[in-house]
Amino acid sequence: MTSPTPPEGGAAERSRRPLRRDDGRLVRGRRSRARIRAAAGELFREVGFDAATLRAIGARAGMGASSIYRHVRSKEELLVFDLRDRQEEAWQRFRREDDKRAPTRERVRKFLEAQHALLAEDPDLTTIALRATTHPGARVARQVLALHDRTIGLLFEVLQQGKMRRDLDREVDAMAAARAIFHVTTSARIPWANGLVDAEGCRISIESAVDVLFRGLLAQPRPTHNGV
Amino acid sequence: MTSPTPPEGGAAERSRRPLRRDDGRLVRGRRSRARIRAAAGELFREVGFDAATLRAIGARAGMGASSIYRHVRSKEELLVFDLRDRQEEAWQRFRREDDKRAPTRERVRKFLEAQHALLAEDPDLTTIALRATTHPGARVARQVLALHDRTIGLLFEVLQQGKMRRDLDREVDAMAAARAIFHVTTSARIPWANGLVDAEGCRISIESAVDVLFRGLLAQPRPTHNGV
DNA sequence: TGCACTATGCGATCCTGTTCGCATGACGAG
DNA sequence: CTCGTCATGCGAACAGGATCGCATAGTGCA
Repeated sequence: MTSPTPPEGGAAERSRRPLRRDDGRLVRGRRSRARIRAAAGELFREVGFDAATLRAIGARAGMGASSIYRHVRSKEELLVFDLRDRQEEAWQRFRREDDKRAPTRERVRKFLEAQHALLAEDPDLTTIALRATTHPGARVARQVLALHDRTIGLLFEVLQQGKMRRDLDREVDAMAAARAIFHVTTSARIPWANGLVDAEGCRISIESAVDVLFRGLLAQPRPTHNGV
Repeated sequence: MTSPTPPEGGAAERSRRPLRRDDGRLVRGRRSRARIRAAAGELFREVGFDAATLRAIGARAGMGASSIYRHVRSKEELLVFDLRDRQEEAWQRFRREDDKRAPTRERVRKFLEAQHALLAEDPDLTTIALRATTHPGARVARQVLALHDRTIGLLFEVLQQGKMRRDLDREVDAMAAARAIFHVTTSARIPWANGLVDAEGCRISIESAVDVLFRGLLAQPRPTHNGV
């Protein structure tokens, strides 16, 4: 049922191109995988990530807890799947609605809004994704970092186009700027995930930080550029 | 032996001012606490945070694993103690060596260097501190976030002084800028902690991001400030 | 039909952070 | 001396993520 194009990163499934023809078992496996992901998603939303026991997820998916590991390498991966899907969706929506001729600041704002809408739905997405990056060597960490890279890449693209169009200062390091913007959004979400500020406060915090950044990015007549 | 001024946040110790005079037991308790922290520190450095079992820490400290919880509220707290101590030290060193008349960019650079030297010693410090913030509601999370706030406050102070002295543009939002700088440093350390870049690469990444930021902070003759 | 192969599932088990109830022993009050 | 109080310590137990060895059952091949 899922779109056939992406390899759909199941654990065993991705390991090797199927040497034998599509097995009846493989069909069952795909169905199980879908049930697991559905059950996990429901439970995560109902009781939160930490309170959702693997045994409970398994029960809802109609199987034992240990069987889940036939399809998933860790509990966190279950949420990262979700995150990846939503992220993909947010990117595509941005690309659809993006007006390449709009001012760069405006394009970035739109992108961050999409990003914010994505993550503000569920603090767990932020929390667990971040937590995943604190387990170096784990597969999940790499998956999340890959998402980071793609986000930075997208921002870089926007900034680079801004430079081409003389919308941004030509002296500016677009990659550093893209990273800075991304880092700000990531880290600014931490207080929100901890309930210290609400979603709107978080958004504003990000916006004002990006404002500060853009003060230095926008092309303007300036005498020199790197004065101490 | 530790300086008497800070309340030395042991779990039970801090809970209430001792109603009865200093007990022999309290002395024993303090000694145990010291042994635990020492043992934990050693083991963390030897095998890393995750591989250091509480049972192993307890054994090295000469007590059972469960007894540790008389002095500490969670394993993570053991490392946050460390972090807090080192952080305090780094702040003090910065304050000692800081020349308030130096250019603001330079002062910030010095501060970030101290900060980097502090954290580059041990990836676990970054990793676990970050992980702690992904457990909302946990005591450790609040402790780490308090450290964040103090760091941001210090940066704010430096930037504010820069504004006063006309070193920085008066229109700039110093708090937003301080937050932005801090967020960049925090988040930029994630790829390093995951082994994707080395310590030097991480430092450079931070520096260039801050460079971009300062392009907009430095006071310069500019026509308007909030052009689209 | 029999055999090798392998994806899926299961229950038992492991590991480790954390909690619980109880024991010990130092202290002050009566 | 005795009793209540309380900080400390202990071992058992719990919880939940992860691993292991075994069973089941499709599939292709001879």
